[in-house]
Amino acid sequence: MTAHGTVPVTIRAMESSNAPGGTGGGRREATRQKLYEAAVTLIAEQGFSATTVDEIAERAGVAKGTVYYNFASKSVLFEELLRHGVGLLTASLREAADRSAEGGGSRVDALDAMIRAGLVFIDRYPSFTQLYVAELWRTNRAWQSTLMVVRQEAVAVVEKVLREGVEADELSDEIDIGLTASALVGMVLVAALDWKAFQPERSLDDVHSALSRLLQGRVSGNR
Amino acid sequence: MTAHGTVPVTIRAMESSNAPGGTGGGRREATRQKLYEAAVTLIAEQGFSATTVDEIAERAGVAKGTVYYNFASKSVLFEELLRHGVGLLTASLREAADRSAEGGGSRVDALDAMIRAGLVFIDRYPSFTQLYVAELWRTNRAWQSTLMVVRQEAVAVVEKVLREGVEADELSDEIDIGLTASALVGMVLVAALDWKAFQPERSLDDVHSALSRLLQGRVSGNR
DNA sequence: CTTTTTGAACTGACTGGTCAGTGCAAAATT
DNA sequence: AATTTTGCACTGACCAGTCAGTTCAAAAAG
Repeated sequence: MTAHGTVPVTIRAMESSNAPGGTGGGRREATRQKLYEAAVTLIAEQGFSATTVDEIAERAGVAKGTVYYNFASKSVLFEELLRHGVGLLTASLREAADRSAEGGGSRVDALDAMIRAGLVFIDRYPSFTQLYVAELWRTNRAWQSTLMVVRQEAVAVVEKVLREGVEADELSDEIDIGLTASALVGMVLVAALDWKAFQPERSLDDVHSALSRLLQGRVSGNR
Repeated sequence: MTAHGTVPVTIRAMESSNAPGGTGGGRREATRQKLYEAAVTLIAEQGFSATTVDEIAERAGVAKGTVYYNFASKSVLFEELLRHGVGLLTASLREAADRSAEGGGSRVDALDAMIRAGLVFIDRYPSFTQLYVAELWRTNRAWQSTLMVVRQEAVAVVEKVLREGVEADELSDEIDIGLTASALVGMVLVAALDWKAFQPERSLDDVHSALSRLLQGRVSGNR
């Protein structure tokens, strides 16, 4: 199961200039970023296994040796890419929810704001989203546990707002928090991916209003 | 080429070889079925490229050569698997919609019946669903065009019912048919995959009622 | 001087696809 | 009825190519 046991943690990587938290533009971090960007599009298009390290290096404009200087392996590169990407999404969702709450909006407004935030994210990082969806429900993969953790962090943000909505009597107390959260995420995910894949010319607002309508029950419930 | 030279097509050859339409259980068709079943789980778990033809053959209990006797290539095997699977789903959705209509139900009832049909399908073929989701939005793949076609057939069933619902004034005429269909599909897809992956012990009815509630606007619309 | 990158050569395991040959049940022939 | 032929379905060893990962001397960057 755990294939990580044999991977030696390079001490040099830890003590060198760019710690994970640093947003600064160290040379090292800039290279990693380029590798992320190259990897994300290639893997989204072709899948992990079909994407070669040589391709990633070439598209990033660095030598193959540089890939292995920065990441222990192809798998580790991918794993850190997943963490990085989902981290961005989670932060974006949190911010949308918080901002909506600060502005005195209802919880439904907060959900709506999170839907928009999700759409903005997918609009900006369609490849990452695609790759995430392709990997999420797979089992027996090296990065499965990592993926589970970051997924839960993201979903928890939605669930929290749903819970608050129920407590505030804005939402029916008969809803199943977990399932409803999944359904909402799925709604956004699939609608957005279809949008980017098959109708990229449409506006984000179009997609958002369609989802908003569904969220607020203005599809079947005529009013 | 062949050692047999020019061979007249014998009547026997026609009888024994299983034409695509034949539902009968010829040897050939039985082997193909075994290969489908073996391939679907392996590819769902590992992805297309990470799955070897040797693995598929071994799990199906046949020799590697048999795979190539029955399918022109690994890609073709996968492509036909996709066609086969989505065909089943589409038929299932159609039947649910028709049955609901015959029973005098509203269009919303038909949508609800289709949601259930989708859940039943995913419950029965979780691996296929997983694999389908993982491939759907990829580009530049050999089977991309095939996938587009079968996807559209399936989505069209949902869109048709939505359109009828609007015409019958059961649904708001402001909804965007395509986007709403995508969102509904996504809702079912993701909720069901999460269900099978993370809470397989829950009942189908639980999941169905959660989605039903969302469809009918009984989440935010308090009543 | 230290850190990071380069780039090309190399290895060893693995993989998609091939092909000459086998087994066998139905059909043809005697 | 006994014998031979046919060709479908299947087999598995084999091949040519691919890829992750390694190595390292030297250069670039700071």
